[in-house]
Amino acid sequence: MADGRGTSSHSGENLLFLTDEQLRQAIEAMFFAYRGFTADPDRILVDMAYGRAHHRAIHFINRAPGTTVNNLLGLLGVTKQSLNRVLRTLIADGLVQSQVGKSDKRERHLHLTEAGRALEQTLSDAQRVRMRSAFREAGPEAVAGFRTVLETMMDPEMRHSYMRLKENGG
Amino acid sequence: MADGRGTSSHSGENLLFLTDEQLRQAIEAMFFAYRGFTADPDRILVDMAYGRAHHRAIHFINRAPGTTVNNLLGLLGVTKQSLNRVLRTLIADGLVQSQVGKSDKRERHLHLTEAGRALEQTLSDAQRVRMRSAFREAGPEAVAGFRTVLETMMDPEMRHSYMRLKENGG
DNA sequence: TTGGAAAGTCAACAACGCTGACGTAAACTT
DNA sequence: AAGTTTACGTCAGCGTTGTTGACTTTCCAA
Repeated sequence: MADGRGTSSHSGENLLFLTDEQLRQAIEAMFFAYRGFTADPDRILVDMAYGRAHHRAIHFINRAPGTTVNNLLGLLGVTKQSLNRVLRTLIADGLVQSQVGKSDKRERHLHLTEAGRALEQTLSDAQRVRMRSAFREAGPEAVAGFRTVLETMMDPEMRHSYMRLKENGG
Repeated sequence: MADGRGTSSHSGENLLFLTDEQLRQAIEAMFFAYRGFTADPDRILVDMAYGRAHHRAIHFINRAPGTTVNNLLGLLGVTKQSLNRVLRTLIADGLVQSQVGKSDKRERHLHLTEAGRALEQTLSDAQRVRMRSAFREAGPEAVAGFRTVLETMMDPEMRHSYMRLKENGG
């Protein structure tokens, strides 16, 4: 594992892309790219009283309208106290609407208001601009590879959530 | 931009991979994958008094031994006060060594100690395990695409830093 | 009817970003 | 030689976002 090679010896395939050095570079690429990935929405959010956590909540409520708090908790991977702080401000500011469940009145179903949808548009438009130009520059084959690797990198539960959202959205 | 298509009309190429929905899925993939990406080192760090910021500092000091504080600042993209808080504990704990510059005595050159290198190994081994299995599963072509997209996604300055590190490491 | 899940709240805390201000030493620039 | 800039460290204070722990209310289900 610390031998400078990704694996010992294999059935003749070229596994040079699995060397520690290659993996190290990929780790750095993830780090730098993620910085770029979040930079654009972050710039918008600083002006308002919001942060990245608000963006994430808004994103997933838009993506899965009517989702419950518990479900959102699973998607975001944070504690309910942490999410609650964010949701409270979003509801108070009229960006998110929380309605008691019909069949199960313990649950709260979350929806974006008109204003919430507007902010979501602004944020995701900003984020997509970078993505789109990167995708266009890299080309369809690179993009396919990109997504394949990201998907295999996720924890199984995250992959499951991701796939469900994917089916929903088309 | 909110028309459900990535672009309006083009010279006959298939640009379906640039639709808003495709980009939205990619954004979610980045989010979920990055969670996985940081999960393993994070688990190790909680036991010690360290966090992700310590990991990043250790990573880049290992990667660019003898780097100055200023240079590290640029790589990490944080303020010197933020970095200093992290460096102070790492130096106090004997993981990082800071030596006054020879030619320019204002500079501090940073190196990992034996203990620092040991921790770096532990952390990056943990992180590479996931990367390696994802890479192996996805295959070389997917990995190449993955890296291409990440690189085009970076801010130009970050890409520059990334490339310089790449040349250094081989 | 009682146990427990779901949701919300309060309090306290930690990691890690930020700004602003200040100090020191070394290195440049004029 | 004097003045300015650069590199670094540090203090103080603040904001976002994560955490635990404890506690209440609501309400479904056994």
